[in-house]
Amino acid sequence: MNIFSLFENHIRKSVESIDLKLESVEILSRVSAEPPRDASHGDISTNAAMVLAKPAGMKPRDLAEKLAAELEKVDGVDAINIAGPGFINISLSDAYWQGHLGEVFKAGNDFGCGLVSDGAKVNVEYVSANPTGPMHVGHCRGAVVGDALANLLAFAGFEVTKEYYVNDAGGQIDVLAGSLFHRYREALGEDPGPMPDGFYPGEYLLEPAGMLAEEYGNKLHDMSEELRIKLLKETAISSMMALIKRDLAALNIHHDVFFSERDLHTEKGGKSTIDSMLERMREKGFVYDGKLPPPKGEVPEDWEDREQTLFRSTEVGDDMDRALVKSDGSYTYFAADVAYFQDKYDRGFKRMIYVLGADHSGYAKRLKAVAQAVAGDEAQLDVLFCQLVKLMRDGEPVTMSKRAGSFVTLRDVVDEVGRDAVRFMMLYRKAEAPLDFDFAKVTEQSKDNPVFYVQYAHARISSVMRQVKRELPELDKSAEALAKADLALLEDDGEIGLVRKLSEYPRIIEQAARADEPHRLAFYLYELASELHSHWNKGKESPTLRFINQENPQLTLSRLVLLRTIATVIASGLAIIGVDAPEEMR
RNA sequence: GCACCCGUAGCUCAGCUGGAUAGAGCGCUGCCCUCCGAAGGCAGAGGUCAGAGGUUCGAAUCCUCUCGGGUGCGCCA
Repeated sequence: MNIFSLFENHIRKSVESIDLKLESVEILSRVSAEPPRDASHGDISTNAAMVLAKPAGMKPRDLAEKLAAELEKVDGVDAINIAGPGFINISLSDAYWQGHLGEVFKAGNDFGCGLVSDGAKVNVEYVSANPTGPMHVGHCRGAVVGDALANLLAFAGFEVTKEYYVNDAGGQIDVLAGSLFHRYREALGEDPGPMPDGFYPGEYLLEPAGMLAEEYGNKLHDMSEELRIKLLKETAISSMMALIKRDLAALNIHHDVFFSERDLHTEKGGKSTIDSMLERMREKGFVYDGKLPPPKGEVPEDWEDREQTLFRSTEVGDDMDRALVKSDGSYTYFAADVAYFQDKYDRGFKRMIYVLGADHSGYAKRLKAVAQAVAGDEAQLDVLFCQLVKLMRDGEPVTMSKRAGSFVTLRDVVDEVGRDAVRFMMLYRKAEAPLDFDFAKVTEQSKDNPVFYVQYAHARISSVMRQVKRELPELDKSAEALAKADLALLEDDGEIGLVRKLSEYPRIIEQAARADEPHRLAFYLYELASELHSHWNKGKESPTLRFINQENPQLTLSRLVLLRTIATVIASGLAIIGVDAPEEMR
C-alpha cells in the first residue's frame, strides 16, 4: 500500500488516455510521483510533464494541463496545480487521508511489508570475524548494518539467509592452536616460558585451556602431533565461536548459517569442494598456470618471481589475476572464496550481499569478478562497505592499542551504552561515511540523542494510552471499537500531516531496500517522531488539540487510532533496526 | 604509482538514484509548563554544496580533470 506507486499508476493511465505519440514506452519509467519537499506544493508531485514533453513534442506546461485534466478525475484528488517548469502538484482531500489512516490502521504490523520482492532468495553475509578472539569494536558497525539490512530485506519481501563465514582454516588457526597449547601447559602447572611473539596472548584462552587440562590431564603430550593439533584446533574454534555468538547475542544478532571455511578444504571421496571448483573453473578457462607481475609501487624485499596457479579475474573486471595455490601447495584464501561463492550459488541464491569493513575495499572487484566467472549474469553480488568508527569520549578520540591493553571489545561498548543506542547510532549515518561514536552523547537522554528521541515518541504514545484509561474509563478502547472510530473527525492540519508522514513509510522501506541503505529508515523514524513531538506541543497551547478530550469521547477515540497507528509504525521500523520500542523511558 | 570511499551551515551529518527557495541536530539569540511525559516545542541568525569544465528543460546528485582527507594494494586471513 504505497500511495506514491499507486499514483504513478494513475499518472501512467492518464498518459495513455491522452494518447501521446511516444516512440517508446521506456521513458515512462522515469515518471515518478513523490512527496514534494515543500508542503505548500501539495501532497504528491510528479515530473511526468517535464519528462514526457520532449518525446511527445509538446511544451511541458501544455502537457501538464492535459494530464492535470485527467488526474482530476482520480478519486480523492482535491486540487491540482501546475508550477515551475511543469511540475504537476496534486492535493488530496482530507477525506482521502482519513480513509488512508483507516487502511494503515487495519494493516497494522503488515503496513509497508512485502512490496519489493515475492520471496526471492537473498544471502546476506556479515560479521564473519575471525574466530581468534572475542569481537572488538571494529566489528560492530558491519554487524549492525548487516543485520538491519537483512531485516529490512526480509520485511520488503525477500527470503533472507543471514550468514556468517567462519575463517577456521589457515595459518591463524595454527597460531591459535599453538597459543591454546601454551595456555594448556600453564594450566597443568608447567612453565612453557613467555607467550611467543605473534601468538594470541588474550585471557580468553584461559578458560578452554583449563577445560582441556581438566578433561585430558597431561594426555595431550602423549598424543601424536596430528591428533593433538586437531583437538587443539577444534577446542579453540568452538570456544572462540561461543564467545563470538555470545557477543552477537548481546547485540541481538542471530545468524541462520555459520559456514565453515574448513569444510571447503575437507576431502569427501578424495576431493574437496575447492578441488572440484577448480576443475569447473579450469574447464571454463578461468584457471591457468602463469606468473604474476610484481606489485606496483614498493616491491617487497622477499619478492620472488615464480610460476603458480592463477585465476583469470582480469577477464571479468578485476585489476589483476589472483593466486589460487600457495608456494607450499595449499590453497589461498581467495581459492576458498571462489568455492564459497560457488556453494552459495549452488544453494540457489540469485543475490549475495557481502557486508565488509572499509579495510577490505580492495576486495570488491575480485569478488565481483568471482561472481561473474561462476554465475555470469545469473546472480548478482553486491558488496556493502562500512567505514570506520571513531570512538570518542568527551570530544576526545579513544585511543586503541593492543600493546597498551586499552583494546576495546564490542562487549565493552554494548555494556556501557546499551544495545539500542549502539544499534541506532550505527545506522544513523550512511554506511560509506565515517562515523564518530561519542560515548557521552549516546547515553544522553535528550533530543541530542536520536535513539532517545524516537523511543520517547513511542513512550509518549503509550503514556496517552495509560492516561486515557484514567480520564475516560467508560470509553471502549478495544481494537474493535478503534476500528469503528469515525476518522472524519480528524481534521486538524497537524493530524492530517501525521497521516501524510505515515503514508511515506512503505516508500521509505522500498527505497531503502532497493538501495541497501537501512540508514534511511532511521532518519525517517526521526522525522516521524519529530512531527509527533511537534503536534503534541500544539496541544499545550490549544487544549482542543490534545489527544484526550473529555468532552468528546468519539474524537478521542479517533485520535487514539492515529496514535496507535503511529506507534505501530515506529515499532515496526525500530524492529527492523533492531531497537526496542519502550512503553516508558527510565 | 594504482584502486575504492569521503568533501554540504562554526561542529556532527541528511538530502528521497536528476527536480522547485539545499534541510536537521548541536552551538548561538529570543520565546512557550495551572495543561496527556518541558526527557519536549516555536521563532531567528548562519551556505560560492572543495574548485573548474561538461551533459539538459533542470546538477549537491551523472561524466572528466584538479585540490584536500581516509582506507587498501604479492602466496596473510
